[in-house]
Amino acid sequence: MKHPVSNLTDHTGYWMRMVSNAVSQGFARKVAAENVTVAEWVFLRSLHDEEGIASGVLAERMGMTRGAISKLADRLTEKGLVLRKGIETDRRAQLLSLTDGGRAKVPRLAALADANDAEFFGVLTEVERGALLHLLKTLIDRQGLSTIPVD
Amino acid sequence: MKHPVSNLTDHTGYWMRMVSNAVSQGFARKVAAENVTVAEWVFLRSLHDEEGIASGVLAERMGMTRGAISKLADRLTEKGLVLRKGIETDRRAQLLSLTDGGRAKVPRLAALADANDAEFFGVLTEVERGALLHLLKTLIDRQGLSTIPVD
DNA sequence: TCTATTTAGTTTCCTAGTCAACAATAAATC
DNA sequence: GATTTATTGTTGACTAGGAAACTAAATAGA
Repeated sequence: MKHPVSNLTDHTGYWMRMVSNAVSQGFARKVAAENVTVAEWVFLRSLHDEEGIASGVLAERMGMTRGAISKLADRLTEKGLVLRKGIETDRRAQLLSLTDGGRAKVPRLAALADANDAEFFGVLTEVERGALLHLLKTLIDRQGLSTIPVD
Repeated sequence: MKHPVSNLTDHTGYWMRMVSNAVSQGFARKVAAENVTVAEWVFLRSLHDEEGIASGVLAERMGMTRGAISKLADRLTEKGLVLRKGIETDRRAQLLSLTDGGRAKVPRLAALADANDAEFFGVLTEVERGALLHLLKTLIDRQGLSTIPVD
């Protein structure tokens, strides 16, 4: 044989991406009905746990650039879901927090996330699902991954 | 309890996406060194197997719009990797195929894909890797997924 | 046949990111 | 204390994709 060129389907990453994209696109479609993107959902959910995050910190956690977070914050402010608050001790910095509307939106979005996950992984048995989760966490641990997936 | 809002980490899709994004971004970084994107890789690899694909067919398989494929073909033609050929029986249609340069590039890209997969999933044992693959294919089967993942 | 509909691919406008330059401010160094 | 350096967030230019309008050509229907 001259050139043993591997197939797309030879890679585990191919199958992983096929599944992952389907889950993610399904969720994106659901939250779009609430006029929110997946990145916006992660942003809002993060602020729900921890009011007053600096935008740089959020950028770090979400694996996005500060520029992207800046624009994301613009859009969410525009939609009335997020507020930027100045801080006395550093006039460059700002802390991001939810408006009442933003806070009210989070449980509805969380319910969509629950439904999407149940719908998608519900075709597995409890044992299969546990095994999958264990394998994923093993990979994450051994590869030292940590950034919150956003897209 | 008032509002039982699930955490981001409560969903299997969250962990799946974390892993999948890492694999995909690693591969994107590798092929960028060959001046190619992941979508371009899938495009080239598809043409390598089957010369003369209609762009609409490719759009279908890759789960992209015809518009996106049109632009992708533009870029690859610009780079001298792909050719559009007219066809006698239908003057609207065109068949896409690789140039010699495009054909020569595929094995190098395939090697990068092999390396990326090995690097990423190499931290699993053969048994673990087999189990993961089986679970992914089970999901794909039960959910009826088929489009080639591109991003 | 000739008109209406469908189909193949392109183009335009829009979105959501990156990257790199930037302004304002804070911190470090001399 | 003045100056250099680092840090925070924003901006502008660019990229890759989707949605829908569009063009040209083929097919179906009367």
